[in-house]
Amino acid sequence: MGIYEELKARGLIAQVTDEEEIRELLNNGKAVFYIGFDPTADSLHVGHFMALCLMKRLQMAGNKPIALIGGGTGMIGDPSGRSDLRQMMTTETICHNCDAFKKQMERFIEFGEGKAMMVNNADWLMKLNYVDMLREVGCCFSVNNMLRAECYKQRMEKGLSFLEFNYMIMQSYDFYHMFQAFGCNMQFGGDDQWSNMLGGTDLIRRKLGKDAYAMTITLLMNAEGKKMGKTASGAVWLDPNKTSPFDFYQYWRNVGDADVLKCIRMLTFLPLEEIDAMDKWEGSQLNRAKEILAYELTKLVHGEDEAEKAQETARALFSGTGDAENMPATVLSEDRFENGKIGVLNLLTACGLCASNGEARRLVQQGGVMVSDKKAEVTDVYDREDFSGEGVVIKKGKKIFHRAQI
RNA sequence: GGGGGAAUUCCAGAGCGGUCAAAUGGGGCAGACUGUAAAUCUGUUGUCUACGACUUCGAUGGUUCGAAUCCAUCUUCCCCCA
Repeated sequence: MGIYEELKARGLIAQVTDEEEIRELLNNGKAVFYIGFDPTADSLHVGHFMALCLMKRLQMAGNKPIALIGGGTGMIGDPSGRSDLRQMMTTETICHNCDAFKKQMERFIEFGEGKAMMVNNADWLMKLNYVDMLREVGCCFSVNNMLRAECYKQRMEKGLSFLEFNYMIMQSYDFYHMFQAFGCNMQFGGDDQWSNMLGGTDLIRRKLGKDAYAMTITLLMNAEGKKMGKTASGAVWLDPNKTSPFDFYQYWRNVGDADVLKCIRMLTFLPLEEIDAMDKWEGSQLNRAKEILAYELTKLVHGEDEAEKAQETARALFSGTGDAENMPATVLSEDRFENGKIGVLNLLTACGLCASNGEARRLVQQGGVMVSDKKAEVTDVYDREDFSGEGVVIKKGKKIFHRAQI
C-alpha cells in the first residue's frame, strides 16, 4: 500500500485536483509540497497538528515538505470560514508568532539540507509592487469566478473588504512563486482552503502553462458537525504553557464515542490493521480506545514522559485511588491570604477555576466543588498551613482537578 | 455620491419612558442518570464586602423626577440607487 492509499484509508483526503497524478507523485516520493500556516496566534493548535502529521507522513515516504509561514499573508487575513473581518494584526505580533511557530514545528519535522524547508512568504510578498503585481498576475484572475468561490460566498452577505478579497491572490502567488523558486509542485491545506488553492494551480497553468496539484485534508469534525480541537475557552494548543499536557490528554480522553475511531485513524500513527481491529469495539470498551487516543496524541505532541504522567494522573484521579502528582497546580501567593486564611471562593478564583467570585459562589452552592474530598460550603475557610507540602486537591465538577499549594 | 436600515449581555435575538440585570433559543457551568461517552431531566449563567449595593444595552452629550427605550452629533456595519 502506497502512502496515498494510506492517507485515503485514514480518511485524511478530502479533495484532490487530479487523483492519478497525485498518487503517482506521492507514492514515488516525487512531490515537493507545501502547507501554509497563518500566524494568527502564538502557538499551533490541533488543526495545525494534522497538517504537521501529514507532512511527517509524506516526508517518511520520501517527499519533500515545505512549511510556509504566512508572515506576508498574515498581513491580509484569510476570510475563509469567517463571518466577519479578521482583526488586523500588527507587524510585531506577526513576527512574534512566526518565531513561535517555527520552534514548535521543529519538534515534528526534520528541517535542513535536503530535508524539509521552512520559508516565510513575507520574504517575497512584502517586496511586491502594486502595479507590477497587478500586471503580472492580476490579469489572470476573474473576479466573476472569485465571487463564486465558496470561501467568499458566506461573506457576500456579511460584507467583504477588498483587503480580504485579495487573500486568494496572495496565496495563489505563493504557490506560483514557490513553483518556480523551489520546484514546489503540490499544495496541501485544510478543506476550507480549497478555493484558495485552486487559485494557485490556476495561476501556474495560465502563467507558465504547467500543471501543479492541490489536495485538501479533511477537517476534523465531530459527529455533530462541529470542528474539533476547540473548547469553550478556545483552541486546544500544542504549547504546554497554553494547554497543559494533562488537559491535552483529557481533551482526547473525553471525545464522544462516535468520534474516537475517526480520531485515532486520522491523527495517530498506529498501523491501520490495529485500528481496524478496534472498529469492532463498542460500549464501554470504547473507553479503552479513548485512552489509546489520548495517550498516543499526548506522546506525539509532548513526548512519552508527559504522556505517561498524564495517563497515570488521569487513572489515579478517576479511579479515586493513588495520588496524582501531575494535575495542574497553582502556587498561592501570600497576598491571597488574609490573616493566614483563605475562603473557598477566593481559593477557586485564585486557581483560575472560576472567573469571578459570583461564579465560584454559585458553583459551591450547587455542590460542584470538593476540597480534599469534602464537599465545600460557601463559608469554608482554610488555613495557610493546609496548603503546605502536597497542597490541597480541589475538584470542580466531575472532571476538573486542581492542586493548590504555597 | 444619493436614499434607507441596524447596533442589546458569550452567540442569535426580544425589549410599551418607570414593574429591565433585561424575554426566548443556543452555548457554557453545575446536579441527577452513566462508561471521564451520547441522549434526557433539573438548576444556573453581569460584578461585589450578596435577602442589599454597584456597573451594563456602539460612543459622547442632551430632554426627563426617571431612559436600553426620546433628541443631537459621532463611529461601525448592512441594504437599495449611481
